[in-house]
Amino acid sequence: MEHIASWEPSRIPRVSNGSPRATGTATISGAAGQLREHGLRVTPQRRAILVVFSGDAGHLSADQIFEQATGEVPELARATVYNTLTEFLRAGIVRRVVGLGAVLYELDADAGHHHFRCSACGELFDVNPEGAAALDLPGGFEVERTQIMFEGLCERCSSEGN
Amino acid sequence: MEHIASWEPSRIPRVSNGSPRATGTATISGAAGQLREHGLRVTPQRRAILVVFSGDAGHLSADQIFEQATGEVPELARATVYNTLTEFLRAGIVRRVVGLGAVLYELDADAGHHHFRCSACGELFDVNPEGAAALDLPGGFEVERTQIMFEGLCERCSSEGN
DNA sequence: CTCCAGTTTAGATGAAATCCGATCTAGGAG
DNA sequence: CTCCTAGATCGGATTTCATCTAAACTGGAG
Repeated sequence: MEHIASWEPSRIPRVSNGSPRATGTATISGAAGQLREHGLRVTPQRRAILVVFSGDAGHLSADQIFEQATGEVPELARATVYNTLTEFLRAGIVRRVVGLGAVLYELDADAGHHHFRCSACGELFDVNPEGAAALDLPGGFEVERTQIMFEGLCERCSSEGN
Repeated sequence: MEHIASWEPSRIPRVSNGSPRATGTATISGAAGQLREHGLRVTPQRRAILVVFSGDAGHLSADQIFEQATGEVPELARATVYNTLTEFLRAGIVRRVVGLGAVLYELDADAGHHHFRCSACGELFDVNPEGAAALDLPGGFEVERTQIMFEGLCERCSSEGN
């Protein structure tokens, strides 16, 4: 059976479309301040995870983050990665990108752009946000489907003050 | 630890916003023709699965489809549900809606609208497609994030003729 | 320095999805 | 109608992603 999208973490290359990534400023030391700014306790694990994002990585799965952060903090547990990512999410440091397969994370500073997923190989590319009409996709990319996902609080939850 | 979104299949209510669902026309007998139109072999399992969508269900998880279709075809295997949904996807009968938790499926005829996910309870609602600017969301819904996902073939895959 | 709320850990647990070989069957050919 | 085979299904194991739990640890306020 043919895979519509594979489950393996798979390398997630980025398409270089004009806007070079504002190279992450988070050094090991800078990460501490960044954490404190967001009211988060500073721990070696959190710094290591935050620093992983400062590379030119783009979107990362929890597993990729775990693998890379383990280089800094060998005893790191997977649960800690998930806990930390949830904290970062709450603090607005990262945002989630859901698709098929594993959930991906990227710096919230990188937000504003949209995503293109290849229906054949499953890879995820960034798309220039300059208006949904002018997709600014490199030639050769063929859009088959477009889906807009809004996220926030529904009527019931917002009235319950969640 | 608080759940950002639960994993349970969860009831997926639909927001009634003006456009009443074009009630599915697939009866058990009509389903056969619909399958043939798409070049798919007609089997009891496929008919049962297709009929599940003709209810007023909206988005359904593979598990919900399995549960409901089992009423018609008790020996139905989960793998068959996944295989069939993949075939339906390829044939353009259904489309996928990815979010957190299980992947959901809906009739492709219902396509064109977008989705709103509640970040507190995880429920998924339909959003009127009349322009992304005029969301046509019922009062009380608070949009925190917007993400547009394009899907299709990337440069490499489209040149390889996938 | 001391203390404790908040963090982290290892391993168990759970859910979604897929794989695989054996078996069955829809529907075209004869 | 019957036969035949490509394609569909079965069922149960497996894989992957994510979360939970309880015990141990620690950042940083005081």
